[in-house]
Amino acid sequence: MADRSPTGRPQRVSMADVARRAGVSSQTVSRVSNGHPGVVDTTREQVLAAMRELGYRPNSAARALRSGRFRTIGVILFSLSSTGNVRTLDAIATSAAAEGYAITVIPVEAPTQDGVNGAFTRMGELAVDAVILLMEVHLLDAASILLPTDVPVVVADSDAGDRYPVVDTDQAAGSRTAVQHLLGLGHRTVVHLAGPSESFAAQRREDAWRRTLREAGREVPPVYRGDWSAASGYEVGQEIARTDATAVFAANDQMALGLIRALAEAGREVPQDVSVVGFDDVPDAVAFRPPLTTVHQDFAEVGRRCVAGVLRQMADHTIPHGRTLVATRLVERASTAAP
Amino acid sequence: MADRSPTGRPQRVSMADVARRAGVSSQTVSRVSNGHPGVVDTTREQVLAAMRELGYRPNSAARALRSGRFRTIGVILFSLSSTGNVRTLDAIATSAAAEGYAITVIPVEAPTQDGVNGAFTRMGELAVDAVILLMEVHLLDAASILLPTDVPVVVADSDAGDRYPVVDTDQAAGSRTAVQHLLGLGHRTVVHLAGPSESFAAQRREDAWRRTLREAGREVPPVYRGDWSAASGYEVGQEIARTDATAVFAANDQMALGLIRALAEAGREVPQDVSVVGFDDVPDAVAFRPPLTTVHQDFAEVGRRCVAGVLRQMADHTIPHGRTLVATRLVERASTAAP
DNA sequence: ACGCACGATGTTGACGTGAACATCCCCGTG
DNA sequence: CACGGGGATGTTCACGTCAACATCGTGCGT
Repeated sequence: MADRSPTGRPQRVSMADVARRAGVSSQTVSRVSNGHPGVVDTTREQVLAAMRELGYRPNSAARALRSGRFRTIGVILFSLSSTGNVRTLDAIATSAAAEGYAITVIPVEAPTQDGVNGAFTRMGELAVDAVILLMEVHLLDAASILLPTDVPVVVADSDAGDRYPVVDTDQAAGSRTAVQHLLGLGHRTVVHLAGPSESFAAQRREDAWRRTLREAGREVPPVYRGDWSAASGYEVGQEIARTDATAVFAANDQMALGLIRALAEAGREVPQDVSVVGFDDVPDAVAFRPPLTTVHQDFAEVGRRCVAGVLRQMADHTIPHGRTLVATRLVERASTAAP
Repeated sequence: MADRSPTGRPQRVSMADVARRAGVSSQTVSRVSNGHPGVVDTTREQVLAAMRELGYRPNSAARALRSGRFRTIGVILFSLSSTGNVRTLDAIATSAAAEGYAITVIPVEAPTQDGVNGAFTRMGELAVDAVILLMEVHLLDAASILLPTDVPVVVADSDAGDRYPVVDTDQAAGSRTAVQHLLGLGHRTVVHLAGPSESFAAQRREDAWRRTLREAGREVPPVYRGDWSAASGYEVGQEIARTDATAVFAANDQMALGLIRALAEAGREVPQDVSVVGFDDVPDAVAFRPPLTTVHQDFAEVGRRCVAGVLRQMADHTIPHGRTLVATRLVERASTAAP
């Protein structure tokens, strides 16, 4: 049985308590607490000792009230079930922690107008100094009227027009590399297994695929479309397996996983009969059967730049515009070969 | 170009501003803001109008300072790269949002003592009313001295002794079901591809596997061990492929993925030659080749109970002890068959 | 030896909110 | 018609911190 304060509500130790114990004024405690200079070593020691004895922890509410800063960044996102979002979030949290900022996560349950509005309303009441948005453009558009106007914003993985700065993976360059890799192996053309049409990332990948084929003077086959999930990749893959496609560029690794299974079940082996390239480079991609050739996204860099973006806005009180693109690179494994 | 306040630092609207505009006292604004009764409709309307015109948003720092509550729950976890953690976090965030609580994520960079201490120190200064821990037991043990004593804590997915209440998936029952399923199909015994030995979940799954075999009077083969990753599953799977094992229980789905590839490459097809059961039921499991039979974890329920647990502690000022187990269920797909 | 300057510490007040208490006014009742 | 009661609204104050200013004392220069 734990021996904790049995009274239930423990009243917190304040600066005044520490000051009394140490025999100094609370201002001196404040100075010690914030590492200000101008406190004699012996005094500082007394104060630190009193803090330790009393278990003093600064009250962040009072601090925030006084300073107007919470040292917290809010992240609004649709769901934590998408790999990309999670990895970006992870990177954001790590970068923010390095800067002494905490991350508050606001999940938007449903990708509906109401859901987004709800999240923004909650965010408005929230204790955050800045907001990072991980979501699709059209919902942002409709909801942006509710974005608090006095809070820096950075948008990741979407298109904010010129309203907010955007940090994004270079979807176009990544897709181009993937398609060119397949063409370079000798494939006549490349089929695309696209993501959902509401997704901005999916659109950009699809556009780049089409443009690359056109520029190479190749035939542009009809688009197949999934919803990012491996299950949808499998389903759509069954259709693709019935065509004479020899190379497929899947808009993400999960769909590539489902696609490969569909192809295998139809007797078309990867990469002997069909080459497949994915996008994301999820950690498991190396363990797929066969190990997946895919476009690696640098989520850590995206996260770093998002955090740097809002911090800069906080420091400058300016609103930078424009798009920051983070480079990708093709990771060649065993799912591609000459036709 | 956005037309936002060009002065840089925008001074926020306070209750006093709204009160002046509406021609009432700030206390009346407070009452309207908090939905208190005893405000006449016409007055309420005036206040709401003034709030709208001025774009008033309550200052959460002042609110928190006054009320002593942040309406925020902190979640400490090692990394967002583990599927289980992320899904639990997602569930926690959703449940918390439903209760009007926000989630602050504190990632612990390295699973070292310093890393953990850093997180706790930061957490101590953080604006949270409660803490949910998603981490392994031994690190918690070493670090717990730094846990603020006046904050409710719930531990998920670990073992807190009797110090804190624990919410966990019923690892033992899930593993037992998996092993029994394989034995029921006629396999003589079951090989276990365990998780890392530091992991509490991995230990429990391994223990249950061993106990189930013993109880059934079967031979207990040596344990193979991975680190949760698909890559490690592949590596260890190559060893397993050289044995005469006919049934493998993998401690998670990702390792099962790697294992299946290793078996296939060694010419041993799943499920014809070897049956494989996973643990987690990740969304992709249905798209594995073959679709994976696995133990489904109810992360949503774990998240709900974690949140309910800390909220109850906040309400009661009591520290409940003991372990809450969340049931699992076996999802039979195509990776298991009679030997 | 005197005074001044500067370094160490103390005092005061304000940040925005909301509980507790005070006041005011209207209406009903004796 | 006076008075009491109760509902609506206003006033005061404290929450914990920290910046700005005030004060105190010591040491150094002349």
